Amino acid sequence: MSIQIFNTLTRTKEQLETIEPGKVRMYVCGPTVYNKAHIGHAMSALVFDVIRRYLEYRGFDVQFAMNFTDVDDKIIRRANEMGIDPFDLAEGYIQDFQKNMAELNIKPASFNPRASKEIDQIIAIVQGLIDKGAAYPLEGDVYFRVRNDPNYGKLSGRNLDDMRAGVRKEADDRKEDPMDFALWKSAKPGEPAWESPWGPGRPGWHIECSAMNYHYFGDSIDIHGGGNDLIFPHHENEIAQSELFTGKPFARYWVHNGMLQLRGEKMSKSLGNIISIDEFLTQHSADSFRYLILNSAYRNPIIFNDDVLMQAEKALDRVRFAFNPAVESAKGASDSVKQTLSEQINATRNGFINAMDDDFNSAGALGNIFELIRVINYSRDEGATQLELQPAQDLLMELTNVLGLTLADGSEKKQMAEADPFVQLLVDLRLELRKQKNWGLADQIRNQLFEKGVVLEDTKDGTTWHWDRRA
RNA sequence: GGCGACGUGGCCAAGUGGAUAAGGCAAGGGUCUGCAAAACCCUCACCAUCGGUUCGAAUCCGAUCGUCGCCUCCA
Repeated sequence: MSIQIFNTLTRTKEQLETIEPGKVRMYVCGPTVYNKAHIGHAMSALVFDVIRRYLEYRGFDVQFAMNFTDVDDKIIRRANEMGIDPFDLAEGYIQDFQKNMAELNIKPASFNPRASKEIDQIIAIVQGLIDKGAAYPLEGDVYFRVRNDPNYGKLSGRNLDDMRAGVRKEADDRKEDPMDFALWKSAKPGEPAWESPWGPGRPGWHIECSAMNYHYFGDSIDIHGGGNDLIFPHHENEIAQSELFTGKPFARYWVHNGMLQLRGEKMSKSLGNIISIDEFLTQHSADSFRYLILNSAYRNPIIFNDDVLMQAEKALDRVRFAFNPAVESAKGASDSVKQTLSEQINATRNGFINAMDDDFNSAGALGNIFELIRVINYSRDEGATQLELQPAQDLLMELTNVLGLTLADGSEKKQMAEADPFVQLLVDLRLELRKQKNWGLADQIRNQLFEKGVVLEDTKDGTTWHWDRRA
């Protein structure tokens, strides 16, 4: 039994063998904080949260780093437009982002390095690359010399000559090769800048990730993650910089999530089809988004629309229902039912692990969970006692926890809480009417509560009710 | 133009060579219920098309059609 993980570098599933047994060093590219985080960021964060949680479940000590790019052209431009300090702008969005992550039940990273705090490290690496002939200063900038790197293109499967066709002709002619990318950018007046051997400036985008990795993890890490839109050029460049600097392999496994599809296309600012995490959460639960991610393969694009979100909410209702206790009149299940239950517990535990071991096949894992749910509900109907149900529900709790589902009732319940005693009053009153077989009035109460978003369910042991916005 | 991914039932989506193609949502029938709701039981797929490899293919190969991503900042 071992974990298989798809490595973009080799385009195959490989057995996970970490540098240090039992320990995983994992780095995921975080956001550039110049705006509110959107649900595409959320997808990426959720994918790697699930991977991290599962690795921990399997006994690994996971050292998890996610950076913030807090020095960047876009941040500077936006701050100038707003007339505020770029670092204040960045700080605000970092706070926002971390609030969003908490709302989505994403575990905090072990480290959240920031580009602006790694300048010494960045300068040291840039200088090291210059010393090795891998980079060259040019009028206050420093560029990476792609032609010097025989391995350039190994992650994205491109070669420099193929790419040249796509390069814009009006590109900067000062560079030795159009594909050479900036490690250090000279500052214009009024821009944030740090002193460097090449004059005042700031780091390029790619170098910061190399520097932060080196700072926190040393020469090599186990897993490097990010969206598949980062494969080229960002991750390609990270590899080039880090490996030429250290002379060692940078990351063992490159893991990339697919893009969120909104109306059949990628969400992006130029298309104007952005949904922020804040906006999403005013309409839907965090669990529903997580379910969407879990119910598909992380490497594929995910379809996002109201339909699939509704389906997710309904599916989650089913999961929550399975935690309902045994009925009060339960007399104990038959031997065959008890056997079915105990067999399903084993089957689900094994099935879950087999699925997740296979490149984090969370959709397969969910399938196993729903089979357990079916058997739990069946056993309850067949008269299983709480004692008999408990082990199965414990496993259900354990596995949904690994996937990071909170199974909370949703925020509407909290908002409605103050109305709860009055609802209960009506429910109790209706129970009396039902005892008197006054069906007309009883139904009237049920229907009118339904219109107010309260769903009643009569059972042998009384009436239960819950808020349901969709009602 | 170059590189890559994908196309499984009404919808979402596992499965990537072998016996009946997971699971969820929706739908239809039934049990239960005063009636509902929920739950439970039952039903519902020749895996884009065509050709090839194989004893055997959704799964491998080729072609065609379609969708998407990257090649510029992007999770």
